[in-house]
Amino acid sequence: MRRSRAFIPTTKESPSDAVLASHIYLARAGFVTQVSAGLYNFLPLGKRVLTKIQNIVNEEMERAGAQEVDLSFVTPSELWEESGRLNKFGKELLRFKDRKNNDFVLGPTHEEMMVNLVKNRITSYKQLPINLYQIKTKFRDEARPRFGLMRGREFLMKDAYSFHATTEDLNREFETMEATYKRILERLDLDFRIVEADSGAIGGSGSKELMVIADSGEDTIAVCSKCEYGANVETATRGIRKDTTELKNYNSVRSVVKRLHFEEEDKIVLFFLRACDELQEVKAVNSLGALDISDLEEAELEKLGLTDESLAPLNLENIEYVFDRALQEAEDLNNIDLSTLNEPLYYDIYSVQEGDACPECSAPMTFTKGIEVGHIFKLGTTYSKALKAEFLNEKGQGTPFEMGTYGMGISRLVASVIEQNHDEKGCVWTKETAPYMVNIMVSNIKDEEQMALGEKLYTQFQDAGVEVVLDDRKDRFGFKMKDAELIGFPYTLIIGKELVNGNVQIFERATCDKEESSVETVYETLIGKIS
RNA sequence: CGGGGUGUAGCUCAGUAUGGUUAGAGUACCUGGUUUGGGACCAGGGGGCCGAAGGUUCGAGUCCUUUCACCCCGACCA
Repeated sequence: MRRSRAFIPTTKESPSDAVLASHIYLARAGFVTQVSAGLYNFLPLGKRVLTKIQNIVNEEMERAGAQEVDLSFVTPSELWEESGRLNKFGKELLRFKDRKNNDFVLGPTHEEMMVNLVKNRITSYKQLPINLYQIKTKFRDEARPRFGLMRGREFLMKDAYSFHATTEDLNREFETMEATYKRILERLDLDFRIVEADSGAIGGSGSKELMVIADSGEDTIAVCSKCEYGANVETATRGIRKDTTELKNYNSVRSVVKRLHFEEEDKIVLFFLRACDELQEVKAVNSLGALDISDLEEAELEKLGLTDESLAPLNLENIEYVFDRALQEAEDLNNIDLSTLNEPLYYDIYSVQEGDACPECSAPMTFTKGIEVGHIFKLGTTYSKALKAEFLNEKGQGTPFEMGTYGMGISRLVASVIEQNHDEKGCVWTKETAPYMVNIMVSNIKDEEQMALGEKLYTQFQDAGVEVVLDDRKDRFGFKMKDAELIGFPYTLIIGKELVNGNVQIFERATCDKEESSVETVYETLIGKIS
């Protein structure tokens, strides 16, 4: 591409609403522009990066035996009614009517559509397993879109759905997908962790998130300092505490009162934990299978006599009691006797704290922030049952599909790469994500020798299949360098004042080092660096 | 959805407390010239429904009412 012809509108100043590095630099360097809250245009550079990531995903999915499809973006509401998610999804689901007054939604995820596609087409266990995926624009009408591409309303996501005859086979595919995701993120050169996660409202059993490590991440994850263990704090567990004597309030109990919301009703619940622990709200919600959790009003607390900090009484009416599992084995709890209760409910409801022992190897765990770029989980038969999608097993019996689902945020990955790879000058693209690998910068285009060499090398690289830009603009050296640094080409070949001595320079973006090279050898040298 | 903030040139922002020439700067853009190793300089030029609607006034970017959009904190987020 000739820079003089390229549509790459770079700016010196960043848009006033950009906060994250990825948002600032992607906007300043002309990769994306904002259209409206959570909506972005991808310009030529941004589109190239998107395509690169898509290609990697496609290659790895193909390798894992998955097949690509492309389902319609606009989906009829009936399917969502059948699965019961029309109400569950709430306002995030954008609904509208067509001219014939039929109800439709814009797909925020495609479980319903994918099940519907397979239903009555895959009819025998002999046709299983199968893994279908697409890379497709999704729309979720987020209450508060933010962080540029990180939390947009419209975004590009790869979503895969696998169908199996048995849970054993689902487990096998789940592992294959985990390995596939690992390969993808490794190829993208990202620092990441695969962590245990909450399954959320979609339902299902096993669930893992792929977290790109970054301070700007919206999730907090607990990771082991020694082994591979990592988990979202929403679900993280810990090993046995050794130095309990050091823990303040280890042998006393505290209570936390919350309101749990269920589909039909609300319940007031008292949660009991060791006084040194905090309640983990997601675990609390899951303990009784609720939909949501909230605090009580002051007046309500007063009415129940739960205003002071002391332990709540154990005999209130119309209130559920849930105890943390750690209390089950507790011997001495400062004379509080829980054995008077009949059949107390014990669940894992504590929140892991920094420094707690890893459940796998007992080494201390640390907290870090992560960007959720992927989420894989085992759905089981939740959707196949709801949508009556069945196949015939060996005995000729109708059986709902065992399903798995595997999502990966493509546009979010673009932003993640920059969150991890940038400096105060701009973007630093990795080899697999760079929109162009080499930028040939002619310092002074009026210098015929410089320009001739630029043209020659440009053709040479193009012929070799290298993605190359020729900066042939009538601008000064400093301006063009700043521009190249902002965009983040991995290598800029500088043809300038050293040419009279037969030399050019190779500027490496990641290190900002300039390396002298002779005109004769520079092509070979650069080819060596990029391959 | 609760709390706060901002809408003026492509972009970043002055101007609004106290209404009054033709609405400004920087940057970007166009023309000519100079310059050519770190976002150059000189001269000239184009570009605005001052978010929208209504009102007060002789007169509104500025005051009043309504409304829309965007951003931040929180709630929410398969």
